[in-house]
Amino acid sequence: MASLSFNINSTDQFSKARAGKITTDHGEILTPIFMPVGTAGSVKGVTQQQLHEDVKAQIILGNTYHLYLRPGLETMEAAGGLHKFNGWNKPILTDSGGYQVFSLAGTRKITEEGVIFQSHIDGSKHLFTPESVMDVQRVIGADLIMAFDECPPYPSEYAYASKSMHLTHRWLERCFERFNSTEGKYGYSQNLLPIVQGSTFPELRKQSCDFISAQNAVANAIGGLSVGEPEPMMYDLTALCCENLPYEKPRYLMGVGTPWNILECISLGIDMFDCVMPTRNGRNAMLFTSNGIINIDNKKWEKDFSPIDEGIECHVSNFYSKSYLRHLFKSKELLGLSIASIHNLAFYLHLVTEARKHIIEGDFNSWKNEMVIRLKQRL
RNA sequence: UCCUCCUUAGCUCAGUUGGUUAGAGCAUCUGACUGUUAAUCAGAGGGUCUCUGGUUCAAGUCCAGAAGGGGGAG
Repeated sequence: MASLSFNINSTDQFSKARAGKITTDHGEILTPIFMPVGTAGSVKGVTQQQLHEDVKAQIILGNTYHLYLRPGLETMEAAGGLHKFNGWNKPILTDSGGYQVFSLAGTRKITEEGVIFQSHIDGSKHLFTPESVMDVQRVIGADLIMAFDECPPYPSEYAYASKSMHLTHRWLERCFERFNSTEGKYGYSQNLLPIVQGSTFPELRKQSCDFISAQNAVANAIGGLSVGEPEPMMYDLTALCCENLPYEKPRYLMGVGTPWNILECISLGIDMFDCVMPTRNGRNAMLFTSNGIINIDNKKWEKDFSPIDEGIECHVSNFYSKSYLRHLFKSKELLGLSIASIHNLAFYLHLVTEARKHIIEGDFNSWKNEMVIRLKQRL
């Protein structure tokens, strides 16, 4: 039982990109990494075997709020934690429910103590506090757990953003206090990651980075971005956060993003990403491929019998044709959702693996600049 | 042969006592989606109202006939 460690293997000389390795009790993670989102304990439409063999995922996410509501802590604890429950034996990260403070804005109330949520399932009221969220994440048993934060919307007024950031900071101290006074339930170590906030205001972001850095956590996260702000603004704020967070600790940019977002942010010094985009957009007919973006619903693919994407090593992407996948979507066949999700995730993992390779080989930046243009193309 | 009912978008159908630019669902096409309340949401295109005449200021709507179809009788 050892806490998370991080080694930087190589850095890019023309950008802030780095290639590293995170070690956890459930195995190693090569960075930069993309982490598929499995909110309710399942990466929607994808089996664990497919995650291993086709997607080549190294770590997946779960969500505290969703798992707390269903199946609930009793079942989770009886199962022996999320790894045992869903059969994923590699690292897991759970988000704290902080994002639900943002996305469920209509059905929650924020106080100093915490957040009162109304369940989106049955309307019942629940109180989440920094302490309770630590306890819940102890029961779920993820290797990496997130601090309970408030993710303010875009745009936010300076006054609100500042108040919200300070609240998140006070909550963070309470998170660490509870985390440090409790232990993992299942015999391996858990690691708490603090989250930088501060909305779109550089001075707040800087303050938040300083506060978060002082916690001396094993890894640090950046939250509150990719909530609707323009891309250049997101890049500027990410760059600023990277500069003000410890060099020798993994940096996790929460909720990002498009393939080009990920490449750009790797070049700014980000090591970890997660996003629902490959799965959600995949289910909605959008495919990310090595040559650009495909809307598989479009008629132009009706008789295109070429593979979905030959540019990546993924059985599903190489085996099924665009024409067939379009047919599945048009027919509302469940297999289509699954194929699109697996392909998109495999593509995202391929992308970060390539990025790592190019960082090590020393030509990351020029490769990245070419790829960003190519990946945005609409096919 | 006779009686009766029907014919409106690609499909299934609304359409008031005749009254602006004939609507819906599905389908088609096109977007959106960034720590999942999302197999979701939004928009667009698409009509010689079966045809021919008539009545009327005005007909998808009323009248006559024709064509095609459903049902019934002989």
